[in-house]
Amino acid sequence: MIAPGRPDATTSSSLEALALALETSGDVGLRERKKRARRESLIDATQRLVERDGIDSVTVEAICEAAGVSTRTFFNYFESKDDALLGHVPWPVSPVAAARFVEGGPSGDLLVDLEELLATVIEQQPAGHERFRRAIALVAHEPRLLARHMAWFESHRSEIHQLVEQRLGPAPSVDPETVASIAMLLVHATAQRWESTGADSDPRAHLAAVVAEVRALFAGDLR
Amino acid sequence: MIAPGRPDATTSSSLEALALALETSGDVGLRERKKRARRESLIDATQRLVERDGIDSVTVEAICEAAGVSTRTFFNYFESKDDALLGHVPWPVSPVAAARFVEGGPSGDLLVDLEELLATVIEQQPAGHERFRRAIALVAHEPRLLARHMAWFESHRSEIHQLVEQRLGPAPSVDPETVASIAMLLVHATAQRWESTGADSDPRAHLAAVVAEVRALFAGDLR
DNA sequence: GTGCAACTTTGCATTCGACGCAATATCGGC
DNA sequence: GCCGATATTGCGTCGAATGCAAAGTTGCAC
Repeated sequence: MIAPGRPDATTSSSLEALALALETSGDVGLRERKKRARRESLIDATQRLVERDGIDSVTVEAICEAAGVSTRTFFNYFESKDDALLGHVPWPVSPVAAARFVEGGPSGDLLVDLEELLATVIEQQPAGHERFRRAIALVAHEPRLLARHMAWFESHRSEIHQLVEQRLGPAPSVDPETVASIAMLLVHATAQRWESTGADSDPRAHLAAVVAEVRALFAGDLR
Repeated sequence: MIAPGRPDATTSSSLEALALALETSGDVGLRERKKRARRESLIDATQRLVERDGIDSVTVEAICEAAGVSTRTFFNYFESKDDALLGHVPWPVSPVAAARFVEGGPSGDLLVDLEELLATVIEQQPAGHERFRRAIALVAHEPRLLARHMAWFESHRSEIHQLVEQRLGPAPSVDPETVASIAMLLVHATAQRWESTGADSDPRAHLAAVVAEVRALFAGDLR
C-alpha cells in the first residue's frame, strides 16, 4: 500500500485530463499520479470512441492515438481492450465492513449482514458512479462484454467467498461458494436496476428490492 | 507453412469418433451425420490436446492437424477455440417441459416448478454427461474459460427468461430477469457439485440440496 | 544540480486467433 | 451421370496481445 502524503502540489500541465486526474488523487508522488492519470485517460478515450463508432470498429491503435500513448503502453495498463472499455479498476471491499461481517455483525443474520456488506461495497465504487453505470449499460447489450464483466466479478466472488468461509467457521451450514455466487447475483441485479432507473436513485433501495423478490421466490409465495 | 496432403496416422482416432457419431445419430442424411461427427471429433481433439499440453500451448492449427481438417473449417464449426474446448453444443429446453412450466405446472409453485424444469434440462444434456463434467472441471481452474462459459449460459438465461415471462403474464410478481439469473446460478452450482462428487451421483439430488441451502439463507435461518 | 538507481514508455518483431473471399470438392436428388 | 446446393479449403488480411531491449523519466542522495 501507499502512505498518504502531502497535500496537492499543483504542477501546471497543459493536458486537461491529466490535470483533472492529478487533483482528484493528490496523495502520492508525481510518478504514481501520472500513472493514474494515464489509466483514466485511456478508459475515457476507449469509452468515448466505442460509444461513437461501436466496439469492433475501434482498434487499440486508435485508442492510443487519441490518448497520446503507444499501443505497447496500453497493454502495460490493461490486460485487454475490453478491460479498458469497462473501466475495470481495483475495487476493494472495505476492511472495516469486511471485519464486521466476519465477526457475525451487524445483525447476526447471514443474509441481512451480507446485504449490508454489499451495500457498502456498491457505495464505495472507486471509479465514480457515472462510469460504473456506463459499464453496466455497455454490458447490457454487448454479450461479449458480459463475459469479461463476469470474469471481473469472479475475482470479487472469491473475496466474498473467503469472508463467508471465515464467518461460518469449520462446519459451515451452507456452502460458501453458493453464498458468494448469490452475492454476485445480487450485486449484478442491483446494478442493472440502478442503471435502468437513473443514477440519482438509491442503490440500497434497489438492493433491498432484489433481496425481497428472491426471498419471496424461495419462500414459495409465488405462483 | 503446412502442406496438408492426405490425412496421416493421427486421423485414425478421429475416424473412430466419426464412426461412433455416425451410428449414434442415425436419422438424417450422410451430410448431416458427417457434420456432427466432425464437430465431435474437433471437440475431442481439443480437449485431449489441452489436457495434455495446457490451454495456451495448443494452437488451432495443432487441433486441426489432429482432427484432419483445415483451420478454416474449424471456424466454420466454432466461433472460438474456447468454444470447442468447452464443447459448446446447442442445448435445447425440452418443449414439453417448457410448456408445462409456462402453464403453471406441475406443482403451481414457481420455485418448485423451476426446479423441475431445470432438472429435466440437466438430465437431457445432449453431449453426454462425461463431456459436460470435463467442461465444468476445465472452467473451475481456468478463469478465462469461465467468461466464455457464462456467455454460453447467457443464451439459456434468455430462454428461461422468456418462459418465466410467459408464465407470470403482464403483471409479474417478480422480475423475470432475476428469476432467470437465479436459474442459471442453480444450474451452475449443481454442476459444480456434481463434478466434484463423481458422475454417477444423481444430479437431481444436488439440485435439491442447492435449492434447500438458498432457501435457508433467505429464510433467515443462518447466522 | 549532478549522478545514479529504479521504473516507464516505446518501437520492433512475432505469434496466433479470427474472418472474408473465391476456388474446389462433396452430397443429394433426379 | 448430371446439376444445384452445401461444405471444405487455401490464401490473404486484420488486429489483439506479448517479449525484449533501447531510450526516456522520476526519485533520491549527496
